[in-house]
Amino acid sequence: MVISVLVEIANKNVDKLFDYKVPSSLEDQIKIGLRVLVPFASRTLEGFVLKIKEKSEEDVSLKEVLAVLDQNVILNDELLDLGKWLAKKTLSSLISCYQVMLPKALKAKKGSQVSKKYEKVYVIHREVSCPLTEGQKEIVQCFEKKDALKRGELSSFSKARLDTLVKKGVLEEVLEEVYRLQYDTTQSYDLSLTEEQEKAVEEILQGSSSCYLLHGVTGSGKTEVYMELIAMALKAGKKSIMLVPEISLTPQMLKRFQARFGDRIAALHSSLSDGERYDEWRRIARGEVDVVIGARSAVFAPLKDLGFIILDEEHSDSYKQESIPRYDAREVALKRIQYYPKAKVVLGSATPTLESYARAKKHVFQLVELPHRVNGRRLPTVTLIDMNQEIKRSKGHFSSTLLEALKECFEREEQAILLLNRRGYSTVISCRNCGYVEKCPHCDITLTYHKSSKMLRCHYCGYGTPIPKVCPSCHEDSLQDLGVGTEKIEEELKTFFPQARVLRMDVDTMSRKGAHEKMINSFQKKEADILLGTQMVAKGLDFANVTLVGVINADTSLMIPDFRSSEVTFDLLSQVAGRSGRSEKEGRVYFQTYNKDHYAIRYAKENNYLKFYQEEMKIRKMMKYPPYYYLVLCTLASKNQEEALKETKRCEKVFQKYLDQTILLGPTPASIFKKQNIYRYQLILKYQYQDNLYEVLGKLVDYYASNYKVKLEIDFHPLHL
DNA sequence: AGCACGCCGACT
DNA sequence: GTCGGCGTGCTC
Repeated sequence: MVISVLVEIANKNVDKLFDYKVPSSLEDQIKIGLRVLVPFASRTLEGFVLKIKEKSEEDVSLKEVLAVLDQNVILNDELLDLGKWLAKKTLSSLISCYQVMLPKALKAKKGSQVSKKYEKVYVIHREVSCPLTEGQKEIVQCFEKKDALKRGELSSFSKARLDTLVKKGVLEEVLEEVYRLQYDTTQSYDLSLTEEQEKAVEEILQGSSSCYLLHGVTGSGKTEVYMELIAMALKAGKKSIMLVPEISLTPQMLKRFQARFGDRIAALHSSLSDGERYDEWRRIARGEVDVVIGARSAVFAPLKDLGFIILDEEHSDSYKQESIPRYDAREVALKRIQYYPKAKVVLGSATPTLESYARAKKHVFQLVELPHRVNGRRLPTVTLIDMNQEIKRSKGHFSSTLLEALKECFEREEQAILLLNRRGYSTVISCRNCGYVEKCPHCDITLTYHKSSKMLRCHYCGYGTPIPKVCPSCHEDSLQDLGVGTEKIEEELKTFFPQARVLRMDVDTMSRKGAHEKMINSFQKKEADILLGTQMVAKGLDFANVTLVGVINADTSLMIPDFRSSEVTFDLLSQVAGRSGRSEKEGRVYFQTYNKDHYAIRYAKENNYLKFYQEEMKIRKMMKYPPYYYLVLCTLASKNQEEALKETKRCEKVFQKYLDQTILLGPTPASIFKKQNIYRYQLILKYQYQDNLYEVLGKLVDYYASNYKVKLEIDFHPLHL
């Protein structure tokens, strides 16, 4: 027998099949999709069996397989195909695509071996009859109802007493594989759906499309819809995957699903140990699980008979993997369901990506709407506070209006959430007087401040201009870089409200494991009056007693030097506003802003997604950005700066010559120009149709795979340029 | 990727 | 005379 093996080295040069002879002693263990140990260039490597060449003429020069590492197939037919598709789509090595699908324990990568956990179990042999002492009969009685008992269930008996029975052959010691995680199955749940939710469920179940965009306002109860869909699929024997952003994968959310689906769920979250993750993966592969909940990589969960793949908060950038292979879980989901007849993808969000909404409008996806909050609750009223006016009389970062609202909130003994928008900081120069920010005339993105050269530069196209002495808009000498931390805001809060109990939630206070959950529980129990934090306070949290939400600086994210800055701002403000007034108490929301007329701010205030969509689409069309154009980001990296730039220019030449329908931007220094002494330059490709794109890029990737000086990385549909 | 092979400069 | 630098090429 001869087999073709894909070895563990994630390099394009060895990303091909190597043939090995199988010693006859191992022949009957070999299956496609499991791991073997093989000799490879004077060392030993792991690899996946991808082909069995039964009838192949035995080449004497072939080396022999050393060992078979698995009993069961790791990569089933569907995953084998999916990996090949993914490798083509992302121009990554095939092995990296298989590795990304698997838990660490199964990656076919050395030093990642996690073992199964075993527990000692005693099995009774009833057919053995021999005289027993009273004490021994006592033990045997425990086996009345079950043939096998775990050591833990026999803990009242000493090891010595059990040993005598084993010696007599009445009992047998067996090692049984156990899973490291146990699920609580005693929760109860409420089944009732609103009429609107019911209708959404029907539309998705009855619809003929394979992908649905569930557009539901914050608090419209999308999760109930998801659970009902999963339950309906289950009735038809179909299993489902529920994807959520890592940050939303809270114990509260898991409890809701456990209450509904009991221990037939598996949760793949980041705080699992390698062993726990391995156990969960095996439960799924063995068909012991009906519902998988997890972040991005759970889209590869080895469920068979898929019914639904649901992506909650589909606009979340956590669905795009930022390392190789740079896949988008939404695309993988759409690919996976093709393998299963009648399976469907559901994308849910209050603020869908323009890409998804545009596809819904073109009927590529079917649009399903949940326009109202459950139980007739109103969306909170949003007030814009014009900081251009307030700056003159406000102290620090708080307007008098927001301070007054906070005071009233505390008097009613209700709680407040304060958001400090930290996106788009540090490298942006803006006018403290009027909020003016300089933009690139060619790319419509914020210019980045370069300290060394005292220039403002566009990192898409390279356009540069010196920093103006005075603000070009209001002519005041008040241009400065932004920058304030949550500590500073907390300090200010203390001076205004010395009695208020503030919980500060940011990257610093979140570093310890479980800190996030602890803080949320504490706030839920009303142990604090204010939850102050960065983006993470905006997402998915549900506190009944929160009636006030304040955004300290609604517009810093407008200044992110990225064409999605308006979309990011609209999303963030819509999401954070949705945290207020989620129970019977009415909610109030305040946005402090220097740009009260900006459409992203205005439509977030009005909670008008459609208007925002229309306005933003006009700009995307005009500036030739997605969803009208596709983007590819090519980054060339080298220790040698000149070499990196030289190669980037060479790539540019190649693109100019062969990609005739593509717009080229750059070369420009990458957004992180120098990282760990590696210099990076980038080229941006914009195109609508380019039939030879993959061919040209593929050739370049292969070329640079064997160039040890310069590396080429390609990111299709990048989130950040 | 990582290891062997191979061809040029400073040491016991 | 040799040790070791790293560029090149191959791995079933």
